[in-house]
Amino acid sequence: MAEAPAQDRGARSRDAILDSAGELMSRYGYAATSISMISAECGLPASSIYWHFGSKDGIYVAVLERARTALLTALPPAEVPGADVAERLDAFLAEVQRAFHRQPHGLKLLLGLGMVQQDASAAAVAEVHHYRDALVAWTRDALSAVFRLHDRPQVADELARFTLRMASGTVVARWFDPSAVMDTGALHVALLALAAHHDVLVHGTSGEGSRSRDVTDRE
Amino acid sequence: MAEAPAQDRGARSRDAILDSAGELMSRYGYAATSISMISAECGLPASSIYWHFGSKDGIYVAVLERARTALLTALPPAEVPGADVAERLDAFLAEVQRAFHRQPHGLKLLLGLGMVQQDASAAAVAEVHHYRDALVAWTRDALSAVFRLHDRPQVADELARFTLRMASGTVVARWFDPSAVMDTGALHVALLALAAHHDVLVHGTSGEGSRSRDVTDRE
DNA sequence: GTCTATACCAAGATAGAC
DNA sequence: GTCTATCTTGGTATAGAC
Repeated sequence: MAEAPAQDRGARSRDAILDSAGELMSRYGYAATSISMISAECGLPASSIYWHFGSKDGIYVAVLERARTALLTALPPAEVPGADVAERLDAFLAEVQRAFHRQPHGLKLLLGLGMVQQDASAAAVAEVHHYRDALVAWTRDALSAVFRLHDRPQVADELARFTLRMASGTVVARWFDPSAVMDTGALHVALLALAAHHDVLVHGTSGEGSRSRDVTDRE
Repeated sequence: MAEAPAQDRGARSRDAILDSAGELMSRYGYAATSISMISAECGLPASSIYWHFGSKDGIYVAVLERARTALLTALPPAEVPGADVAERLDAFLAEVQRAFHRQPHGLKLLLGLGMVQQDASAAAVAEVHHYRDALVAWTRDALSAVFRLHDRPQVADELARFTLRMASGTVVARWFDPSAVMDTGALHVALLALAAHHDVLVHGTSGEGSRSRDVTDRE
């Protein structure tokens, strides 16, 4: 077809705009990112940006949507391999850490833009919640598989909430100290203890302390 | 004296401006809060705001500074009462929760504005870090007292980091779901387990977690 | 210290040629 | 789909009377 290249160019421009916008918005936040900054970053004029997305809010929604699908396709398995709890928990935490490490803006976007909800459009608010809900669901399902919690949904919920708050807190810590990383070692210990506290069977390793099962303690 | 009332009026205006600015900035973020919004909220004209603070950045620094001193004077005791670890930990967590509950904007400010560091002035960045450092120090000292960690500073650091990330994560959770609160129960279990994991003596009490405390692992 | 009025500029957004 | 040029609004910030 003769029009394929044209469509291609448009699609690539669209991606370039989203790349620039995502980078800038995750860095400076939505309000502090201007169309001209995006234009300067990606090389296309402001009017092209408006042609693709219609409004600043439209860019915001598209950026979030792309970040969400990228994150979720990077987190395929809700079922976690491993014979016992400790092994599955390690696999889960490794997955979390890898996703965390490979999605530098995704989470900052969710956090930084989530704050702005109050003045954002309905579509933007919906997309933020969609993103958040997907993360919650994945975490709950994965932890449910790790600890075999199919009959204890409220426990799975608590563990997921705990894990996500830890992850959010780490994102926050990273903008004070960019070298901060997820402390999966501490999270491992904490999740085992929480599970044991709710009388979840954590067979195999000795009790919930499980010092034998160290992940990658950095020091 | 005849000038006292004038000084008073100025001081009260200054406070009113800071109240409005703090409220708006913790809600919408620094960039999305305009001088006219602050002016409308507190009733004083924009020029008065500039007379008091010189620039938008000046307001930002003053707001942060006031939030920091307010929070820190609300957290007086670095030493925590209690005969055993579980009791002191409960006292500590109660203190954290009370501070969390009574400082609705303080932490949101620190988080929301912390993100904006990249484009903020040097004074603003310094104030944000000052605030953050004060929080870290208080938490570390308090936990050090709870667990008697004077000779294990790196363990105190890890516990403090864990606690603060949990608190930050809860602040984030609150702007998705305003009814979210600090889960001090889970934090209690997790901190005890982390301390035990580092071979910190957590003698005998069964805390609130009945069965969470029976592992006095030896190395 | 507080007000009215205003300078100045960058923001978001659009028009219309190509 | 992309460009140049432009409109409008609202932003930060200041001048100067009171």
